[in-house]
Amino acid sequence: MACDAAGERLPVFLLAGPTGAGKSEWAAQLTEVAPVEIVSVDSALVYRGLDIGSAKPPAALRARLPHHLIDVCDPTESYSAGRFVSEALAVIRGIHARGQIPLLVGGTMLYFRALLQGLAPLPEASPAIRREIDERAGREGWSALHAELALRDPAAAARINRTDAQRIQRALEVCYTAGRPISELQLRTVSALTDMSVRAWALIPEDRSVLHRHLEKRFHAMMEQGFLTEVRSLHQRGDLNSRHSSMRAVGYRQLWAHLSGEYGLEEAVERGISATRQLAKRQLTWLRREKGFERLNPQQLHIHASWISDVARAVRELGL
RNA sequence: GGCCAGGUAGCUCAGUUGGUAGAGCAGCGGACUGAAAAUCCGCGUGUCGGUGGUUCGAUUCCGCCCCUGGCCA
Repeated sequence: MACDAAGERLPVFLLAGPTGAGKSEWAAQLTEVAPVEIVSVDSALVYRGLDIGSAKPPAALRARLPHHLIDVCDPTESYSAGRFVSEALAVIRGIHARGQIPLLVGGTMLYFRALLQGLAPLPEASPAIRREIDERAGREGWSALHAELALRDPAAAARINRTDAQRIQRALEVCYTAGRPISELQLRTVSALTDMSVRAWALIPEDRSVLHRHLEKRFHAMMEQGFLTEVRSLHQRGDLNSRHSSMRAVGYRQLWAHLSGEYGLEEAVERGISATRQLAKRQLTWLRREKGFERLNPQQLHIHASWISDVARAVRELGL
């Protein structure tokens, strides 16, 4: 299916990197020299109305260059890795059908991994069961639920920490809805891209302090562009709260807490900047270890130009 | 100028009745299967303001000096 008429495997390009590494700029410039369409791999850009604080590519650019999987979801909804994989595969098929190359760009490493290594056929989240588990946790504590998991799925319990409420909840949820342990279902994981030809690059800024200064400046620039106004209008909608995953996003969470009276604006900004640095750190931890990515340091100026020409050459060799 | 309070980790602070010190936050390392910008785990990074004295031993006690804040002039 993922072959062209001549039976060649169809190409897919991946560009990953921590927040603030310059992925979007690189991708946008590549579109000028190669027949690529951009697919966002980002768990925050999917939400409509999260624009400034998510560093979403501006509407003017998106009008000129198609960016897929941006603004596909209301902030009251909960997007998911599973939804990402199925939507991304549909988008990739469409791009191939137009004779173009999909360029998947983003920093949500779980989504990249889900695509590359595949997701096990697990049941989707069930809000009702999660509510039930939350209530039990409130009464009995998460370690009691971890103990229950140890009986139902010893393998999962062994690798999930007894304080990791989110994963205990998910593992129990799967036990209840699938009737089978999550650790067993996860053995049946298959890659979604096995029949495509994948090239993957990771932007890894080697000088952390330079990245940190950039992230701090960028946060202040977002504030000047009206980030607080953006969050205030989300706050005033009335149908969102701090438990929605969209409102747990970096920056949004802290400004939301400020608007709810938890702390002053200055503290919210400081906390937001720290949360941004911590996000970049987690993304880098993932990227340093993830297999299959060619690592590039975007802080070396010549790297960008040579990447552009490398990719352009690779595309020519594909004969597209 | 006088009196008082304080000076301990990057920040806010605790503590040692004298045996070279520890929390939170920040930072760093790691994990990661439908919430992942989420969630969780691990790690203390230090001339204890300076200098002299007492002492086997001073961050701790004493003197002097420096700095910060407050009150009085």
